Formats: sequence, C-alpha cells, structure tokens
Amino acid sequence: MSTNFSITEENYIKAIFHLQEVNGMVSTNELAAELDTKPASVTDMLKKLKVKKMVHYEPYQAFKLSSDGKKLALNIVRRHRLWEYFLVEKLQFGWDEVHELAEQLEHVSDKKLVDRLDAFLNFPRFDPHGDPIPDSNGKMAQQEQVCLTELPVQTQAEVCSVGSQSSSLLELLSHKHIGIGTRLEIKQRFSFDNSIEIKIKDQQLITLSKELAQALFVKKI
Amino acid sequence: MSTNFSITEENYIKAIFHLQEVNGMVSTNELAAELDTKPASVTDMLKKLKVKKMVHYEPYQAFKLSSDGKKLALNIVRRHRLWEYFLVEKLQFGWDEVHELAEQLEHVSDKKLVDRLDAFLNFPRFDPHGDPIPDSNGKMAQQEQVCLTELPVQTQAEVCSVGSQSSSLLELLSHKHIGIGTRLEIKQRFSFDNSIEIKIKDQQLITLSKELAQALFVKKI
DNA sequence: ATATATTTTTAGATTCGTCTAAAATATTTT
DNA sequence: AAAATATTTTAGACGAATCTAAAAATATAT
Ligand SMILES: [Mn+2]
Ligand SMILES: [Mn+2]
Ligand SMILES: [Mn+2]
Ligand SMILES: [Mn+2]
Repeated sequence: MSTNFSITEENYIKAIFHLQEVNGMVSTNELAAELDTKPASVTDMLKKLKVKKMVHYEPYQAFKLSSDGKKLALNIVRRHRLWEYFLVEKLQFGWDEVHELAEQLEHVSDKKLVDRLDAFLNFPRFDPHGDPIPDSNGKMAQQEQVCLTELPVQTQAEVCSVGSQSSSLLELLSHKHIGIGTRLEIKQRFSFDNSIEIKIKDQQLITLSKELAQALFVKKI
Repeated sequence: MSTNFSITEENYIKAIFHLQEVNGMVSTNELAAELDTKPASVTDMLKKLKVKKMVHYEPYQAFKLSSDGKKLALNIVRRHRLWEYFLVEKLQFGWDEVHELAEQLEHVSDKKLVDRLDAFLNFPRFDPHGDPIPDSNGKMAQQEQVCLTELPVQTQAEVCSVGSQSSSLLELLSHKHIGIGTRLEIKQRFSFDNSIEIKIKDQQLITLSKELAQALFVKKI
C-alpha cells in the first residue's frame, strides 16, 4: 500500500493539504511560497507526485491532493499534532516552542509508534494550538472554536487557538498576558477600527486591535 | 560550534564510534560492511568528515574519530538510547522492537528536547539492552555487566544485555524463555564444546551453546 | 625480491532535490 | 483582439550521496 515517501515529498503533501483547505485548489506559486522554494522546483515535484498518484495535476492548472494524498496528509498532520501534544504535556515545552520540533518528529513514520503514542497520551482530540488531531482512521473532531471577531458582546469564552505562530504575534500575546486557556469576556466593540475591549478575570479592561482579534480563536463557556 | 550534520554524516560518525571501541582504529572495508555500503562511498565520506574535522584520516590508513567527532558520536548514542528507553518504558514496546525506531528518532537533534526527555525519564543510566546512556556531558556509567562465559559455576546473575539484535538470536532466546531481567544460575560448564548448563528459577536445567553464551551479558546478584 | 592477493582510492555515471534563465502558456489590460 | 503582464514549465546545471569499474597502494606469499 503506502509506498515510501521521502521527507521532502511528505512536506510537499502536507503543504498542499493545508493550502487546499482554503480554496479547494492550489497554485504552483502559492505552494512555492509556502515551502520557501522556487516554482520550478514545485513543478518538478508535482510531476513526481502525479506519477505516485498523490495529486490531481495537469500542466498549467491548479491542482489538489488525490484521496490517497489526502489520507497521507492526514497521517502526517496526526503525527505532527500528537508530537506537539506530547512535547507540551509530557516534556513541559511551551505551546509556542513545539512547532519546529514537531516538523522533524512528524517524519518518523511508524504506525505502531504513532498509535502507541496516541494511547500513551490518552487519545487527545486537540493539539496545544487548539487544532484537531486526526485519529488513526484520519477522522478529526469538529473544531468548536470561533474567531474572536464573531463573538457577540458579553459572551464569555476561553482562548483555544491562534491563527499564526509568528513571533510578533506571540510577543504581543505574552505582553497582554493572553495564552491558550485564558478566559475572557467581550465587553465592547468599536466599529470605527473594529477593535474590541475584553476583560480577563481580575484584570483591567484590555483593548485588542482588529488584527489581533482576527488571530484569536476561542470556545464559548 | 557544532555545525549541522546530515543524517548520513551522523550515521557514519556513529558507526565509526562503535567500530573503534573494538580495535581503536577502523578500516574502510570494515566501515563499508557496517553501513551496508561500498568502500568507494566510505572514502568519499571520509574526505568530507576530515574537512569537517570529525576524523583523523590519511589516505590508505586506518582512521578514528577526532575528539569533536567522539563528542558528537556520544550525543547521537545518547539520543538513540534515550529514545529506546522511552519506547520500552512509556510506550510498552518490547526491547527487541525498538532499535529501528531509535535509528530514526536519534536524528532529531535538539539539545533542549533531549535533555527534557532525559529528565522526563528520570535520567536513566542504562537502555533496555543494558547499554549505558551518556549524560548531557557525554559521560556514561561503567557497565558492570560481564559475559556469561566469564562467570564461574554456581554464580547467580541477571541477564542485562545481548551481544547482537539479530532475529535469529532473538528467536532462540524467546524459545528458551530468556530475556532481559531473567535470573539464572550457572550449574556446569563443559569443556568439550564450551557449552553451559544453567538453571532459571522454577524451571529445568537448560543447555546453552558456546555461541549463545557469548551473546549473553549478565550482572551478578 | 617478485609475484599475487587484498585493500583503498579515483574516475565517471546516476538519482534526488534544488536552482537560474529562458521559453511557453494563461490572464489582464487597453 | 492585441499587447502587456503574470504564471508555469522546460532546459540545463549543481551538490549530496550513492554506485561500478579500473587504477593505485599496501600486505602477503613464494
Ligand atoms: Mn505545528
Ligand atoms: Mn499545532
Ligand atoms: Mn539500538
Ligand atoms: Mn540499545
């Protein structure tokens, strides 16, 4: 069944998977940007992945993963998120330090290892960033999280995920003492600049810019 | 400091380390056999490792690791054995199934990860095969184990390591119900064929061939 | 000391993943 | 519909790691 894939091939497949979640289809330039490589390299790899039946690709057209490709992608995402969970829960890493390590660990692909790790961790359904972890069949829980911008005034919610892992975002969040698990209440919205005022328990009111609010995902409580 | 090394370079360095433990020096053919590659490839890599100052090598002569090379080798061995311990202790793998997985995990090289894993496991000093785990400074505990062939009659001992991980050895051991941790007593030695008779608690006497005894390492109890 | 055998290195080719520069195709503007 | 622009693919080269076949050096045997 699943022939062996190189680390490079796995990285391409995972990147296509994430990009196609947005538009359904992916372009060569988009993928090159995502992988920090050149369009010419992407074309080469697409031809290879097509031979291996992992993508639906025709020259000069947008492409997407085949069902086999999607299956493999979900498996890679599973490994990535399980290792992230492991690093945070068992090795006491911060949720902002684990992504790069998981990028490496995700390529150790042994079904038994991954399933045992899953069991050891008690089958977690979400990773430390609030993203759902596919189970061994590739199914993932529905993400019950909502963007802060979509939440009505006076609602209480808990931060469960962030929209990016840029260090500039992380810097701002730590400055405002906001992290995964922080509970807050929406106090007021300002239509002029789409900023939001929130209150964290036992703290003063805080203002969040539109940009920041868009990067925060919460679940209602 | 430690420039980045490819997985391939790490594998060469680790293999040289293990081979030079025997004779002090390593030959091209020996290393090629160990890595299941061709002597020509070994020569190429030796030139590269020499430039990186990891080996003391002159054409046509036996070679060995530099002190930097040894340091890196100990680090790789540390990662390998910590992961083996993790897989057995936390993920319930058998000690005979973990080597191949550790071969992959050992190349995820992040100091913080390795040190945290070490702490999480409570700083184990020996891996599941009885081999000592280097600490974060590269120091390893003295191995107090002895080969079964060197043990006098009537001594009691506990199996703590095996000399190889070939499946033929593992098959024989499981047939005779011998594993890491098995306690036994030497009952008699036969000089004709150097076979040994041992007794395992609550079992009959068992005969071990010279070859098998040479592959078993124990510590006295 | 010469011949033979073994070990090691070199030369040249191959595969994978990448790149640059140029050509081909598609899209947008006028 | 032509021209201008943007996107994508091809052609050709390169570094890493490997291989085979042949040459060079070393070790062994006579
Ligand atoms: Mn991640
Ligand atoms: Mn994540
Ligand atoms: Mn091992
Ligand atoms: Mn071991």
